[in-house]
Amino acid sequence: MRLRKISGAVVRRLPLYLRVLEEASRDGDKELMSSQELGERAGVSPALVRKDLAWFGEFGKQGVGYDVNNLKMELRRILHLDRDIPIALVGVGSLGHALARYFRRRYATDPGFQLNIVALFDADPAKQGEVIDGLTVEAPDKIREVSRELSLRMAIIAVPADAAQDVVDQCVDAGIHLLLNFAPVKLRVPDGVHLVNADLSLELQRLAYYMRD
Amino acid sequence: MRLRKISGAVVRRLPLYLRVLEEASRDGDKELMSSQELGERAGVSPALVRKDLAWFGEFGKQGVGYDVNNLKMELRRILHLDRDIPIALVGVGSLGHALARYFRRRYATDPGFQLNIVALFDADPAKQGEVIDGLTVEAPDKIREVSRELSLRMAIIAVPADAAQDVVDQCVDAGIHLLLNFAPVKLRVPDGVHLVNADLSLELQRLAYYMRD
DNA sequence: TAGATTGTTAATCGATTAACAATC
DNA sequence: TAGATTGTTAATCGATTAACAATC
Repeated sequence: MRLRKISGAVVRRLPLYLRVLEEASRDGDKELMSSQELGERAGVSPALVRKDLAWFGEFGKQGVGYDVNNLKMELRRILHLDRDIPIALVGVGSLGHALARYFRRRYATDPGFQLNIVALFDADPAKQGEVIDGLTVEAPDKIREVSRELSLRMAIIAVPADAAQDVVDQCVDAGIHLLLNFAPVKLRVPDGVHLVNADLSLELQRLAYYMRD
Repeated sequence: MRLRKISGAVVRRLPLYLRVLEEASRDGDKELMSSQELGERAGVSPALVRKDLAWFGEFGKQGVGYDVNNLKMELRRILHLDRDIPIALVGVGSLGHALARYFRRRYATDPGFQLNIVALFDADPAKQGEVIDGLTVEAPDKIREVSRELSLRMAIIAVPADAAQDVVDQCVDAGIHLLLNFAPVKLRVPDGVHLVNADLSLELQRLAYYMRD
């Protein structure tokens, strides 16, 4: 099922669909949903919803639609969200600290939330040993060791720009191949490592283009 | 110059080019840069660099390349980054608080950084009156008034999901038409209002798709 | 001048939409 | 059965790349 490679555009929409289904499921809206409605709620055309899902199997019933609960489970499986995902967070400055608190709170309170930050790292010796929300901040040279212990494969990078490439290299070295980067810098990663940039300044700058005078 | 409408894909790359030029300019690398090098540093093909820039004018010299300083200024102008942009931040929870500190520090220390958070809002009465980095947290019903005083046109939304739509409506009502949203929810905005989503959970979920077993 | 690189047009590639037979 | 909606193919649309004349 992972034979043909799926385009990034398709993958980007899957979590959107999943969210719509989670909401419908939680609110008990209905047990069935058409591509029409799923599309409306996700901000995507019905045809595209059907085409996206068809890459992974035949989940719907003609004349009926999709079973909300079933499709939710399928999407969770496809996205590997059918079990918890342990995550490392590197860089516990104000942004990293806030991200740690935000995601850990969400994990603790939202039963359908599988993203679990389980390790914190920071190069600042003054921060090492500090306990944040039950987690002790470690030195970055412990990444490899901790990564092995906890089977880490995903990390959030929230360090300053000039430290980011080193941290990424260490993560990759430790077998972590899924990276969400907040540092405002272009990072190089080897094949097989997936890097997503969450560069907030860049987003604001592109918004500025549309400014009315 | 803003007659033909430029695609979002093009606009998204402009801040990337700008960053490369700022770095080259700061490091004094060189005064001229070819589309080849600019592309390499930005992670884009040379042909695309030239095509993107050509939408806005003829900035290069055949056989020579682009003048780093000149192109930097042009891009700043195009992106409306040739002057400071005052920004409101709504929602001073842990994430909003961190964002405020991060951007305000960056504005204060980085001379080429034009994004200036100048107003904070939060619905929690316990937070109102609190001073963060020199800014007093106000009630959201002050958005319109403060917006007029400070000529705000851009806002960062860092409130809980269930409050986000209301806040956005208030912002739009106050003439703010550029929005960066962190709440994990699909928001509706009228025509002419530009909304960029920075949904961090969604990004992590899509990364999870690529997880190796 | 000779070499290099732009700006631009044509070709290619990929993603989205439209349409409809299959079928629940 | 009749009505509805899927899964899929063909048509369209848009974005990227290749190529090259213009020219610094």
